[in-house]
Parts: sequence; C-alpha cells; structure tokens
Amino acid sequence: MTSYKSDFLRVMRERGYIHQCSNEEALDAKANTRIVTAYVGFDCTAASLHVGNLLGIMMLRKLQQTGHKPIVLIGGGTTRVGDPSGKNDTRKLLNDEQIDQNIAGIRQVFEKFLTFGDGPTDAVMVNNADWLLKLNYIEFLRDYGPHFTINRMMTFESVKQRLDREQPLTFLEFNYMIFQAYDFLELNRQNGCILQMGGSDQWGNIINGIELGRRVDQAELYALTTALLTTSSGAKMGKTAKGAVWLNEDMLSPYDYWQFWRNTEDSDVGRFLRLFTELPLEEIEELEKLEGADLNEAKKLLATTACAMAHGQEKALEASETALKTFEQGTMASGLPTVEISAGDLDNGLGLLTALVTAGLATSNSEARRHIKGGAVKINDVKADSEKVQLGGDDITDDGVIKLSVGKKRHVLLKAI
RNA sequence: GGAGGAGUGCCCGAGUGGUUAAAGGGGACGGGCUGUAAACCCGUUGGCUACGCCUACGUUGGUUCAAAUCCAACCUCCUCCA
Repeated sequence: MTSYKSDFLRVMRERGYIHQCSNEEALDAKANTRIVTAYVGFDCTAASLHVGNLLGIMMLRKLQQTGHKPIVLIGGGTTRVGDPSGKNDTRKLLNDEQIDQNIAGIRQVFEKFLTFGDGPTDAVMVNNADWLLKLNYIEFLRDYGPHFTINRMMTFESVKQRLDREQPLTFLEFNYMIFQAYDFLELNRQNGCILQMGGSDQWGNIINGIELGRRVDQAELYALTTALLTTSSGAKMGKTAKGAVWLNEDMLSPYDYWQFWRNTEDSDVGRFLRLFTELPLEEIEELEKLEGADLNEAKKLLATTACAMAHGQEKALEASETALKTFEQGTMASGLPTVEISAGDLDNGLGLLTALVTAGLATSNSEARRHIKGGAVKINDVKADSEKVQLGGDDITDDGVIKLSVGKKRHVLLKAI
C-alpha cells in the first residue's frame, strides 16, 4: 500500500489521481506483470466533453503511458437511460439523432489524448449501444436480475439522495446502474477488461459491476476512482462566464480555454499541475513554492501546458501570447476572439448596445445597458459612458478592428467585412 | 381506488385579491481592493422602440374594476390509507 510495484499505480498515486481503489495489492501485482485493460465510461449528453471529463481522459492517458490498454466506452446506450447520480431532476431524454451527433463530437477529443490502433496497448473506442440495444428484456432479467437486490441498491448514495429529498427516481433511471454493471461484464468478456475507473460518485456503480462479474463469470475485476474535481473554495469546476468549459475547439476557443486555467485559484495550482499537465514532479514542486504574484508564472505554465494538450502547442502559445499582450502589456492583441460585422452597418453607425450583443458580451440590450451604467464597457480600452454611443469607421484602429471589452477579462474584437 | 399536501424567477425559498417584475438566500455578472487568485466590501440580476409598454408565479378556462393570490377542470409530484 505504501509503495506500488507497478508504474501505473505509482504514477496515479504520485500525481494525485487515486481516491479509492478496490483490492489494490492484487491490481498492483497484475499491472506489474502484464498489460491491464481498463475503461472509463463517458456519457454523450452534449456535443463535446468538458473539463469535468478531463480527469477520466487523463487517467486513460496515464494508463496507456505506463504500458496498458485503455478503452473509451461511449455511453450511446446508457445515455438513452440517464444517470441519476448527483441530479435532482430526471434528465431530459435525448433522441437517437442527437446522441449520434454528440458521439461524433466527442470522438475527436480522444484522439488528442490517446493513441488508437490495433496494437496491444493501443486505445480502442466502444459504444455500449452495440450490446445494450440488443438485449432481450425477459432474458436479461432472468440472467442478471437475480444478482441485484433492491435492498442493496437502495443504499446507494445516488438513490438515497433522491429519496431523501422526495424527488422522483424513475425505474428507468434506476436501471442505469444495472446497465453500467453489465457494461463492465461485457467489456471483460469481449476485451478482457478488468478495471473500471471513474469519479468517486461512480464507486457504487463500479462495485456493482465487479460483483456481477464475480457472480456470473467468476471474474476478478477492479475499481479505481478519483476525487471529484472541485476548486479549493469548494465550487464545482468547469464553469466560466460563458458556461461549461468545453474541450472541443468549436465550442470554446483555445484562448478561453487557456484563460480558464490561467484563472485557477492559488491553492489549486499544484494539484492541477499534477493532474492536468505532464511536467516532472520535481518541477511542479518547485513551482508550488512560488508565493504571491510569482505564482502567476506557475498558472501561466499550467494554462499553456493544459491548453497544448487539448488544442496543440501552436494554439496554446498563441493564447498565451494574446494574454500577455492583453493583460500585461495592455496592447491590442489580434488573438482575442473576433466577431465579424458588416462594414455597411458600421458605416451607418452601429449602436453600442447592438454591438455588445452581437459580440456576445451581453445577452440582451438591457444587460448591455447595465454594463454601461456600471462602467464596465470599454471601446478600444476607453471607457464608454453612454449607451447612445455609435460605433463608426473612425473607431477602427490601426489593426483594422474595434476592441470591445466588458470588465477586465472579457474582450472581443469586431472586424468589419 | 380513497384522503391530504405541493408545483413561484438560473437554483433554493417567502408571498394567500391591488402599493408584487414578486422578500430573503445561493449562484452568476459588474465595480473596489489585488496578482487576470482567494477572502472581503459595494452594486446588478425578465424583455422592449423604456418616466411607458409587454411577458412571467404547473396548464387551460372562469370570477373580479383588479389575481401568483379566489373558483373549476386538467397535468405532474409527494405523503398516508386500500
């Protein structure tokens, strides 16, 4: 327990991924002597994964780096059911088209973090719709139903919470955990998968799968979970002013992604560096020693490294450069998010309110007004004090754009075409 | 099937005929302080062609000069009984 023999568990431990692990001695022994196949499941409720999923992705990456085989399980089948964990309300069910679209969006992220192929440690991607949709209800119930007791499922945190709050938990959702258990069994049979990883909220579901495997196939399966990712001040991670922190470039620009990491709280820097970058541990320890404003250097490194992993080195450096110009030098940075407006509109005089809404800096004219009243709006870094201001050709700077800002952090370049 | 209770803004939660775009809290956003951090302080938080207008308190109708508030039906959920 104090020291692992296998590279895999040692790295996971050192970097702070492990929260709970079932039968770690046995898993350690296996990981030390042969290739372990492990999986993490991802729901496809949106067209992109977000930073909340990053931990799972990174675990698979570490697994592969230490010589094992990752399986990405896409929940094409389970998404049709909906995971009740941590939710108060029943989730809206998605239709098949939406799910297929989402899967396509999610797929591209993994290729940046994992190596896919047919080799022994190459990653593979599977979709549980492939077996779940084929199940025959009566047959499934007879084969697997006896292995689950309601008594036990009632003790699960996800179930208890719902019941305690007197929120409905439908039979449909109740089945989610059974399907997840079955997934594990199926992956063990098809791919020899013996380990499921996930967030700590998945512990119960994973254990369910382990038990099912043991009862049905006498398989020896393992669970490994990470602590749920929250900031030190307790907020759940993954929100920016604009919403979720998506991993797909078309849903969140590399610049905004970089900013997300740059704004990490002081007390999270070390932890995040370990989890989300691949800098050597010694280097991280040095970085952690920085205090006060110097810690910003560590944050920048975190931002650039994390951004490079998701969007590539080039985009990350670009984002870093843009931030440097915008925040430290106060100069115009061409890398800021750019919104195109028609040159004709501009010639006729574009109202500031409309401009703010068009730029996505406000969701309505009223909100734009409030921001102006609150003194938050700047045009080319000059405070705008009236909502009646009209933007025109004169406002275009030498760089050929108009810079609009709300607050200190949100900037957009307007480009006339 | 019977009896009772509940459905309010992003979320939680007050409000039982007009002064309610709806207390309070959380969150979010903006300002101040700073280091693009945290904590703290202040402000904002439905929309619009804006001293007025429109939309909004589960849904649809009704009573009334006037309804989130009263009535009816319906939908959904909870609790107890069968």
